[in-house]
Amino acid sequence: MKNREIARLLHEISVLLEVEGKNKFKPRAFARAARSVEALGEDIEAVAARDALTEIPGVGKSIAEQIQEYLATGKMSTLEKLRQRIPVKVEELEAIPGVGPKTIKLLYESLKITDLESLERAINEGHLKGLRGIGPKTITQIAEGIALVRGVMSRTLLSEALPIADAIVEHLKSSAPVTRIDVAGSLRRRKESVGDIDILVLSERPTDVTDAFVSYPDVSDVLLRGDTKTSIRLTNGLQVDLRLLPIESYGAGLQYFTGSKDHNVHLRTIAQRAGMKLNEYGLFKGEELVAGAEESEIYQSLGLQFIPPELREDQGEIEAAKVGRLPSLVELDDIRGDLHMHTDYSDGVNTLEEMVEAAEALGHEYICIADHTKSLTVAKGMDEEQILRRIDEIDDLNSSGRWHVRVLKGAEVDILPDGTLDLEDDVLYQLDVVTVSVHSKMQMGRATMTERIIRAIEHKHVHILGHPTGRKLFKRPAYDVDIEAIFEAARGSGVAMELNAYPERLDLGAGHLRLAKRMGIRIAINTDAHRTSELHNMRFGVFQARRGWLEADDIINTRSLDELFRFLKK
DNA sequence: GCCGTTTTCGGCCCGACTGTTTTCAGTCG
Repeated sequence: MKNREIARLLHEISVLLEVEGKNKFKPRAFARAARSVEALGEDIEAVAARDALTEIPGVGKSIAEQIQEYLATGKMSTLEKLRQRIPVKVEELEAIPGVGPKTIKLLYESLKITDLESLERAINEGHLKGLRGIGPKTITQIAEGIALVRGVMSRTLLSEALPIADAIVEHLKSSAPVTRIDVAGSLRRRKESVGDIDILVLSERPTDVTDAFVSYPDVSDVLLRGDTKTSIRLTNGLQVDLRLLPIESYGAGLQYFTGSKDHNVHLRTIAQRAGMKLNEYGLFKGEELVAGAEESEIYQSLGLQFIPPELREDQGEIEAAKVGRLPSLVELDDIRGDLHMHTDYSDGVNTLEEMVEAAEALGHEYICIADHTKSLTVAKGMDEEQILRRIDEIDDLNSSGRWHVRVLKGAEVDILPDGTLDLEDDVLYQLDVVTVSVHSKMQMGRATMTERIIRAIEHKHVHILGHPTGRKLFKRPAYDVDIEAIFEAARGSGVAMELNAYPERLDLGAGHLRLAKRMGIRIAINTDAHRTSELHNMRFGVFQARRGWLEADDIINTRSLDELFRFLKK
């Protein structure tokens, strides 16, 4: 998907326009479009193909043309021209905390600074001294910021950030009087990765909370400290913001700091049109506070259904809330089983019995053991003989009466490069659940890869396509594949798409899930656990499902075992 | 450049914090 790179380029245009300083609002328009493309999820090439780019919020005729030009030629002429006029490495300089377009403009125009290197040189040679608006503190801040940028600051996986946030919340609760405390920001929206952590607190003794916050054991730096806002950096580089809120504004603050930015801007315009004003202190009619203490009151007072945080991306949720059409999102409690996990028969760590015991402790009604097949030698894939032996073991285990959880017989069958399956049909037919996945030759071209996967899912005994795009966050892009064509084929043959809950996969993404839902495709949320502890990752799958607007009905492992078997019979 | 229950022009979210300022600009979220 080219969404992220297009978002980056649009953002660069926005900054360069601001550096140029001609029109105040044009940069904002590009910035908005950039965020919107990034939040899109659906492959932007697919959107372009059906001529629907201007349906993306913030994308009009002109920006749509830029995107189309880029998809056709790999270039955006607006950006090329801007770069010629202002040859500044925006992305590098902007990453320095405290440096924005105005500073970039100043540095470029007065000192011809274009990148980290020339900036560092200028600092060392003392050239920044005496620049208007740049004092000694700013120079120090920039110097430290350069080191920080070089230290590869990036986003943190949700699965890493969530426990850190929980630990800080526990620390604050145990060391200061706290009436209410919430984690807000993209973490509350359950984005697959987050840039920082936002914690909101209501307390009768706010100074004590701030003291406790800055003395959290893992703090490396206190970035700023004020009466209502304090920021720290942890030793791992992650930034955490603490906001102290007054009781009458707590809900408004929670709403505001949960975001997303575009969701909030949209809400504010709705408030404006209704003759009101919305900010982090509340919803106001003139001086009068209409709503503020509870988040739900804000939405109610604007004539909207309550919008779950996972949907707050300004991707149609506000329009849906206006007419009472928000989905009733799936919850972790709706999940009755897990259809994809490994044991020590292939590359898992734990034994069959250990996995069953752990699944039973989680309250699952059924699980499916889906070890790899023989061509995946690095994962000790099983051949037909081993699978048959495994089938007998599971039959024995189910009839032993030792467990309540029903164990289904399955395999994660490799899709070979030509689209055939890595297991003989007569063995395949003895399995309850057949998941097929690509694990090799991931670089093949779009058309070939699409055909390969379609051929596999059209096999009449296949039930689920595992990790459909193959992406790994921060590590590996998705296979180049026509996902819509695959969904089409899946609908035709009654195959479900997996939502792989592994925190660095979360494959499918939110946009693809929405597309699948619109097309009537069923989803299986599976952990792909390789050890007992990973069975807990189901929650990350559910978070992602919610971001994809999924309801319990869209998901096959929310069903009773009988209903599940009906689906599996096709 | 985008957008529309104020619709094809004329607006465009809003406040905290910091540093460098004698009253405010820039950044951030």
